[in-house]
Amino acid sequence: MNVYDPVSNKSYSYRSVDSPAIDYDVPHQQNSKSFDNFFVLDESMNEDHTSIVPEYEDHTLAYASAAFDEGSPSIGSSSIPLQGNSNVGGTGMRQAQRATKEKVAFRTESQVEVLDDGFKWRKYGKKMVKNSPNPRNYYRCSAEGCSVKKRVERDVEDARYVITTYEGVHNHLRPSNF
DNA sequence: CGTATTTGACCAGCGC
DNA sequence: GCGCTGGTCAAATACG
Repeated sequence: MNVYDPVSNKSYSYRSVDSPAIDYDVPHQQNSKSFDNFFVLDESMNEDHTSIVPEYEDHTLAYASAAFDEGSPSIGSSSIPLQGNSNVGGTGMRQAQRATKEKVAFRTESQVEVLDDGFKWRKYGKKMVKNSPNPRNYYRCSAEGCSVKKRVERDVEDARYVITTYEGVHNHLRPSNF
C-alpha cells in the first residue's frame, strides 16, 4: 500500500504488521497477536520517522509494543526514545484495570494529518486538549458494525509529527482498493 | 439531494 | 457535590 503525501511530495509505503490470523470473535482478548490489522510505516522509515508512542501506556499498549518488538525487529530496536511530553500519561497509567481495549499509538512524520491507512473513516469530533495548541480529531470506522476508532493530533512541540492512536479491532477486512 | 464534516452542547469520570 | 477535562452526539452546514 502506498500513500502519497502531497505536501512533503513523498510517497510512503506501508505494510501490515505480520502475525497469524486473528480471531475476530474475541475482540478484546488479552492476546498480543490481535494487532495485525494495524499498519506501520515501512521498516526503512522507522528509524527516523516513526515510533510507537509510549505515553498511552497501560496494559494494552504494553502488549502492542511487545507484539511489535518480536514481529518487527527494526521497530523494536528503534525503540521508544522520543518523549518530551510523557507527563500526559500520568493519570492513565494507574488505571491499569480499566477494561483493556487494544490501543496503539504511532508517531509519524507527515505534513498531512490524515494518512490513508486503507480504511474509511468518518470524523465525529474535534477537541482542543490541554497542554497543546493543536486540536485532536476523532474518527470512527465507517463500516457498519465496526466500532474501531482513531484519534489524530499533532505533536505538541514537533509539529512535523502526527500522533495517531488506534483503538479497537476491525470486525471486517480492509477494503480491497489497495 | 444525499452524504460527510463542522462545531457547540452534552455527558461521564476523576480530583479536590 | 463542583468544576475541569476529554470524549461523543447531533443539528446545521458544506460539499459532491
